[in-house]
Amino acid sequence: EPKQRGFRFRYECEGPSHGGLPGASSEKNRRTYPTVKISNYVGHARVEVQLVTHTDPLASTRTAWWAVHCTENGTCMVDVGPNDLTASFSNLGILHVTKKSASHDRRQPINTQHLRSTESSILKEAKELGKVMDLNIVRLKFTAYLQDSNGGFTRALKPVVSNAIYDSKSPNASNLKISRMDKTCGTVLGGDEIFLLCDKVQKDDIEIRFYEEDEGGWEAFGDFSPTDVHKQYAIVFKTPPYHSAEIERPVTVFLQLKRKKAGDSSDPKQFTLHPSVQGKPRPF
Amino acid sequence: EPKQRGFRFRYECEGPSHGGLPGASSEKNRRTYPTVKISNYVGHARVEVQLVTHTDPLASTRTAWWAVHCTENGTCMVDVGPNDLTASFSNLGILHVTKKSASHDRRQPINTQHLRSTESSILKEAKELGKVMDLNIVRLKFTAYLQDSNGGFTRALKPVVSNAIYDSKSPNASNLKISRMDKTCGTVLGGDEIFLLCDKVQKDDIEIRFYEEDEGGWEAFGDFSPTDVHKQYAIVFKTPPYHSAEIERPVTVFLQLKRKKAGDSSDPKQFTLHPSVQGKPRPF
DNA sequence: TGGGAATTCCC
DNA sequence: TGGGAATTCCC
Repeated sequence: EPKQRGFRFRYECEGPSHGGLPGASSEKNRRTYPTVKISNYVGHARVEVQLVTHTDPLASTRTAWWAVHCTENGTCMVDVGPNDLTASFSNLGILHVTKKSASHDRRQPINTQHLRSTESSILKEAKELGKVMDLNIVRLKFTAYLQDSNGGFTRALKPVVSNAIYDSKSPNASNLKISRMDKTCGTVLGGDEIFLLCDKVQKDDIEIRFYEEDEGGWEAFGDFSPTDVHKQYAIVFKTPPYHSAEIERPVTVFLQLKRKKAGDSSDPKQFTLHPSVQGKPRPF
Repeated sequence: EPKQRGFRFRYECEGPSHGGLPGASSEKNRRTYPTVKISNYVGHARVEVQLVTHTDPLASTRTAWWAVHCTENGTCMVDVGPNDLTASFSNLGILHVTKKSASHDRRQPINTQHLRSTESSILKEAKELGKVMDLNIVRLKFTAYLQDSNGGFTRALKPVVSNAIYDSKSPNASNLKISRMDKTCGTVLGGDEIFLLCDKVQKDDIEIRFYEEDEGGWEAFGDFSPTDVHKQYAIVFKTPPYHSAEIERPVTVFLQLKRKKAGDSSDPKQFTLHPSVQGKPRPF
């Protein structure tokens, strides 16, 4: 299986060689790659990989929004066998075809006279397709061909489809990250205003989660509205109150950015809560 | 003359009717428009307007990066006279042609077979042209034609070229704006760290200017490096010291964003400097 | 109109 | 590779 998040689709203009799609269990020091194995068979076989849409895996890549870049000449297959029937794809890239050229691809025999007149309708069509399809999610489709008696790889097995792969550059699947905060402490009562700088977020699909790992898993959320999200890159919010106002010593908790829909989150930052002293509620 | 800044070029996909290019002296309540007057002549005349490049005004719009949108049918001329020879253009729009279609335009008789093979070279060419030309600055070129004895407007006068017009959506000409700061006061000694949220800036061409309008024009600049500019939309900086550390009462000064190159600046925000109390340097 | 964000590109 | 920003589009 391929890793679902953290891999970035590329545009043609960005050139090749940005590293291959890692496997689901890939680590920094020990990389793995998407792999399939043919079971219950001994002999030579050929495994081919194609990109398919997220929602309609069986429909194959009718519209070629993306292109898999395996080898120099574009062939995306691996021969395996006769004993080890495991095919590992170590150099899979996913190419982002721009919306404009994508619509061109779909109508090969188009002549220049018509280019201008049909341009707007083509673009419209591309837009609608884009809405339905979500260009930022794909799956891999592996098809294995067994060797026939003539030595040709003609006996196709039933294809298998991978889990979904999200473009890490897509606004709803990019890595969440807190870069900087103007304060890293506040009072146990909450209500402290914090300026937080972060990587790109979507103002309607983001929350700031405060939590404690031990003690039964307290969590609470920073208080802000979508208008407090500044240009996708900063959030001004108020801290939530801690579960108990009666603490004697400062308590350290964590906060992280979290997507409401996908549920993924950023690395946490520490935040220190100070006891509230009567009559002197902000004692830094 | 047209207004140099604050007008936004439009893409075709954005549709027409986004308001006409204002004149240099245009105000909110009393709009003016680019206007030319033919001197020392009485009679009918026709004035035509064209877009030309910033750097090479005489070369006309060879490459049609922009298109002036005057009337429904695209004609950009006004007839004047016989007494008032002032031509005012109240509905001039500037259309941003995308780089891709711009390069297509330049080679009308291209056939589809060649599309793919020439695509990359065309794009490369467009890129180079873009670098040289700066697509975000244009001028207007007015040409007046006097009526000849047959009633035709054939007698062209020497064209006049307007001052440069900057696309307000271009990163180096957009409106500067301070949205929010986490503090609006600090000490007279400076060194207070401020988080400032702003509209898009370029990290190498921005400074934060503190100033006082009276008292001989004190000014000083916020202390930060390009890496303190977060994703073009936030700046973390330290306040500069005031010209005098000996103040008895709080002093209110102003700060504004300012482009180093173009020199334009944002609306100012107030900032209050508090006296420094010995042994207690941050007395809020 | 301008605010806002997605898409695409550059190094 | 990912960081960063320009360009383009949407409402």
